[in-house]
Amino acid sequence: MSIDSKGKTAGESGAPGATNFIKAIIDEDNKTGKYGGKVLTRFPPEPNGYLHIGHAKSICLNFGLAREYGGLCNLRFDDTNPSKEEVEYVESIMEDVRWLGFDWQNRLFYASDYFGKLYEYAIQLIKQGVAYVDDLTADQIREYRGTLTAPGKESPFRNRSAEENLDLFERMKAGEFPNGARTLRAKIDMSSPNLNMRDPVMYRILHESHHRTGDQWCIYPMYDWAHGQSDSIEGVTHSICTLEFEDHRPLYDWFVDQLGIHHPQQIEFARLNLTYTMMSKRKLLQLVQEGIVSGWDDPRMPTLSGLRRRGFTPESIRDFSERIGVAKRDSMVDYALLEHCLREDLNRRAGRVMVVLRPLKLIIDNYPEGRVEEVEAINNPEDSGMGKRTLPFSRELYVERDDFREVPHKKWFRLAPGSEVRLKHGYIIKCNDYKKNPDTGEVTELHCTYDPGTRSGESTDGRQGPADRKVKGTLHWVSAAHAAEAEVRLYDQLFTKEEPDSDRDFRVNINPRSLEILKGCKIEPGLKDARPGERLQFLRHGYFCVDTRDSRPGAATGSSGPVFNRTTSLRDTWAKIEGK
RNA sequence: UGGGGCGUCGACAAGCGGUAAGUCACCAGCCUUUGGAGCUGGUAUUCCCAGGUUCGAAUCCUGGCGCCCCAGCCA
Repeated sequence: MSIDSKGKTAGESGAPGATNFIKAIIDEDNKTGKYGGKVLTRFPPEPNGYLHIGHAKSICLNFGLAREYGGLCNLRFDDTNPSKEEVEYVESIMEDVRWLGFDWQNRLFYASDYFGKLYEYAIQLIKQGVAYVDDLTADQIREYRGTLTAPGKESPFRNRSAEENLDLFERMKAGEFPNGARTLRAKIDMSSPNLNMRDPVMYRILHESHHRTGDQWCIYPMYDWAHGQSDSIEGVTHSICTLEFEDHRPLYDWFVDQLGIHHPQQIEFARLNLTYTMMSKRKLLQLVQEGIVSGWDDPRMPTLSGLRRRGFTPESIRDFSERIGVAKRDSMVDYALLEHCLREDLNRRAGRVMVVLRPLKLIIDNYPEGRVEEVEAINNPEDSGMGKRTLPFSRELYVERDDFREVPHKKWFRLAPGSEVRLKHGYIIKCNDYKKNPDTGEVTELHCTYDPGTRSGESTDGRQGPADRKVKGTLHWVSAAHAAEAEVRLYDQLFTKEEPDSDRDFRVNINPRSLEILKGCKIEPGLKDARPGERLQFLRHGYFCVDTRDSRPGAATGSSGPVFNRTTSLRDTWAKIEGK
């Protein structure tokens, strides 16, 4: 069933329980016994780049379907093009799939595992008279293919004898010919309205070493020739791919039918598009190569490694995949939905902590000098099991610079001359005075008095006491003498436009403020030892995680300390009010 | 002027001839020692358009219109 705790959508109503068209197809197949009730899917990435959130949809779909129907899902690398593929990518892909929470157990495969079998199959088709070696150049093949509206014409080499084809094909494999000299093609129909059926190329000559098979081969199968047969060899029942392969299905079917082997069913669905996000692997590579981002795992990247470093949880991504559904129509999902799934998950699991991003000194004039109190702070109001911690409270504190206004808005209920606020977990204070730098006009210091009877949690006997006095605003703070410092990286959308890729050059849509680096942020004392990867909520700010690459927890003062990445901000109702 | 798909709220998405689910976003209110979270309510008289069939159509038929994909020895 659903992998998260709230998989309430899966098959809860109606007899077959289908909630998307693919499940409906599987239900029907199970009913008719098409595959004997078996469900075997596969996730078939090409190792030529890092996985992104769009792949996550496919991974969740394929592994999720297998799980739901008591079937299995294979991981198979579609490594048929040695000129683009690298081991770095296969390793990152495995790490990402595992991180997302899926397990292919002992079913890790590569299309290259089947190069030998595919070669035998090709010989079979040559013998059947439905495949031939063609001497046409790439340009000629293109010319002969015809156009969308005009039929193609047959290659002069199309009717070679099986013997001659066998001989030539054998010599192609033996390396007798240079790259591009010949191809093996399927003999189908040069006048088919479906261009994929106009004698598609099955093998091309590529004198290049492959990341797994080395120099064993110099002919490599094309996608169409490799994919369906690989599915068939593995016994895949439902071969799920994206919409652009719809036109390839007749060819997929043709190959397995000609071969007379197990016939998986190809099903196409719409790939994910997300607002403010670019999903093209090629362009993502460009961002990395041009140094626009710091790497594939830059926290602004939509790659799984980027999202992971940004602080996303695999649970939230799975939940998102579940909620967006699966259909055939092109769509554009609001980034806000992904963010919602993230916040919902983080809200219940991230420990609360107080961090002042842009510090402003606050002095409580009537608080005894040198005195330090320990106040108790709950770690997560959503989960009392997460316990409590104590925080030092003293006369001099830091509060957020943005929490003070010299001239407040009518609905402002934070600090301003004469206003009263509660210091979270501490006392109610009143702002009496403030100091400014006469030259710059910058506020440098706030002077307040506190009400000693209002300490948080003081009136636990159930009766209303002074500690229960209500004020409208509650602020986070950190004791000046006890605070540690940290670097905080505020990330925002990488692009300013919902469809960054809709312009000729996506670079014009890059958000110049996608990253703001804050140094000298004041963190509560316990935070200097935060573990890399740890996720926290900075009270009133948002969700942050300790950077796994640059953070130096517990580092001595003076050197680089902890580094936090903002995963996402909290919903900011005040910003809306102020904006009106 | 070829072929393959797709058109239901701002965004996703159910619906499969019986009279428009749900989610996000948005709006309003309640609650709150995070202007967070939570809670309550509101938001498509209508399903791309036009005809037709039917007691009844988002669902069936016909004809339009719009959008996406396909002419790599990429996947």
